[in-house]
Amino acid sequence: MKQYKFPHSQQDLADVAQMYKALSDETRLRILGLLWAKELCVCDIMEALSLPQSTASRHLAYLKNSGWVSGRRVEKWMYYKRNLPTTQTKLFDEIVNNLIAIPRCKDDSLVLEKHLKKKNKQECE
Amino acid sequence: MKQYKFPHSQQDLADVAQMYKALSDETRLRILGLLWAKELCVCDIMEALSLPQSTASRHLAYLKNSGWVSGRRVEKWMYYKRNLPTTQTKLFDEIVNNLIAIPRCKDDSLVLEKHLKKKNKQECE
DNA sequence: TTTACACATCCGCCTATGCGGATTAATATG
DNA sequence: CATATTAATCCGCATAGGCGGATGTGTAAA
Repeated sequence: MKQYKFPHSQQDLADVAQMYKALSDETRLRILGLLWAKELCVCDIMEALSLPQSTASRHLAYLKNSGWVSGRRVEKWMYYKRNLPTTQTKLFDEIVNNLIAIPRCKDDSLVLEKHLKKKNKQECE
Repeated sequence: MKQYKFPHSQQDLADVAQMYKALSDETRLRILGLLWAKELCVCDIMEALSLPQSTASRHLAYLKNSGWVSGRRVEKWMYYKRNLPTTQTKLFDEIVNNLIAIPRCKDDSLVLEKHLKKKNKQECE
């Protein structure tokens, strides 16, 4: 996949096309919707969206290469979070506002919260 | 290609993904950039962007099916123009503002203007 | 009705990319 | 070092979609 420079500098046409391509897949949109609220590890995303591990991982790699998110390792876990653009901020705000208003994404967030609560409870036991 | 409902009503996730997919190709972005300023026929777009006829026509069909543009026949010519969204207008404004600020698209507009002037002159002779 | 023009569509070809199971790699833990 | 956990990558497969020349279609003029 061709690398794309996330808007930290002036974009050319290929960068813009690549940015939209990252948004052209339903699963990636759902992942972005979740990551916009908080940093998550791969297994949380798998659970919340009922995705096979390889699918979750693949799309996260795509989003990372597209500049949308970045990941950091914490012991065994990879935590991903959204990147903040330094230019075209209004465009990105609009894209994200539109995204998180989609019913499917709202549902996903609810499932995620339920999952996170259950996980915490288990860890307490 | 799967049809997409342009934002005249509430969108679901598949519609949004499809909308971004239409924006994920450089040639389509360039065509959209030209059509945002004025209604054009296929041959103008071919000339301005130096595209083979089948390529121009194919991308215009894609944009039409995606709801971004609409076309009308005037005698032998097909004129295409942008569609106006009735919802998510801020998002669309930002997308287009970002698009027409891209250097490549500005260049395209200049080439188009030159072409249109020459065409008029020829028609006068 | 023939011809010319503008455009849409078809065609074969090729690359990108989606999928999810299987494998590999990295990191604890015993 | 063996094992478990977590995630990345590999694999074969299938579909989407890009390209541009060739062909078909609609319209107008001769």
